[in-house]
Amino acid sequence: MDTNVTQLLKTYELKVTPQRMCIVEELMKNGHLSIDELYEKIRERFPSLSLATVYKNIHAMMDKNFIKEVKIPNVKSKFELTKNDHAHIICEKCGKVEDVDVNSLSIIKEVEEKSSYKIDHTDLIFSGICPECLTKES
Amino acid sequence: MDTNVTQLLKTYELKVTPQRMCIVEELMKNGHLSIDELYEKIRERFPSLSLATVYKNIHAMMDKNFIKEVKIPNVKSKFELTKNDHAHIICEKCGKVEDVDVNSLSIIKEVEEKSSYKIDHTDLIFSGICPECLTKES
DNA sequence: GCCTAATAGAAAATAATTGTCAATAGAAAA
DNA sequence: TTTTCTATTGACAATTATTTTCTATTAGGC
Ligand SMILES: [Mn+2]
Ligand SMILES: [Mn+2]
Ligand SMILES: [Zn+2]
Ligand SMILES: [Zn+2]
Repeated sequence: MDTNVTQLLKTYELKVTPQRMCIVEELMKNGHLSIDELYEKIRERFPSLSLATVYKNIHAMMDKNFIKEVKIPNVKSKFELTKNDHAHIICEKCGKVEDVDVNSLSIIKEVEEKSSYKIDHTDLIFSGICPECLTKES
Repeated sequence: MDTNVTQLLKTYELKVTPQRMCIVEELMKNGHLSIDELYEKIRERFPSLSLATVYKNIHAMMDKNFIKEVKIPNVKSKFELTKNDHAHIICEKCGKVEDVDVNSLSIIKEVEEKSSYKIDHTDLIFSGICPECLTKES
């Protein structure tokens, strides 16, 4: 999995550094992380890492389309490794963020018809209560 | 329309000040504005207004659910007067932001089934090219 | 009109992000 | 391997964005 990360970075034309490998590994492990969460996670394993380096790498990786920003109501943006188009669900209780595959073809079509725009991208965020939090309350 | 704004603010339990009326009028006129756009617009009519006042009012109005933040990929958040649930379309060429009414019942249902979450809110952003920009290029 | 709590504005404080620069470390070439 | 060259790192400064503090003013109720 070490070589895995190395190869991944190379595929996206990103020089392989220990700092970057660390970032990728944390994103693989945790899915969606804010800058601060990412910074804290990495410092546990890599205490010398500087926050500026995190910012710089986040930008480099976004430029190469290797990672994506997810903007969520009320909280700081999260970042994730780029993968197949998908929507996000946020639990308003515990803050958990999850992926969900939805078929967005029909809603895109509806939007295109109503607006006359040519749509090429969607950002769909659903907020609610996750199954765990649902059972806990009630 | 002056009394209109006054009444609106009172409805949302917000003390009526000239600064607030100005904010509301600009939002009514322009639809979706970032903090900076709002600040600039208002200064034309109300040069003494301070940026901190804009921030404070934006927060007060969000707390009362009178306005809403719209988070859009790549650009600073916009704010709008709260209205019926609706989605947003962004033109990637000219940056225009428009409302669009979509029927989200079926996609919400799909998400709930796939995730077991209880969804109570959606933020749907569609990005593409607006009809005006479409004709200009090609 | 008078009273009181809320709000405005100026400025300082804090938080978030970006830029600078010398030292270092990838990675490609020799 | 060793050399070379450029990109990256980390410390720190500089910006930019947002929030707080404080005092004077004002809206809205009595
Ligand atoms: Mn995701
Ligand atoms: Mn809108
Ligand atoms: Zn939860
Ligand atoms: Zn356009």
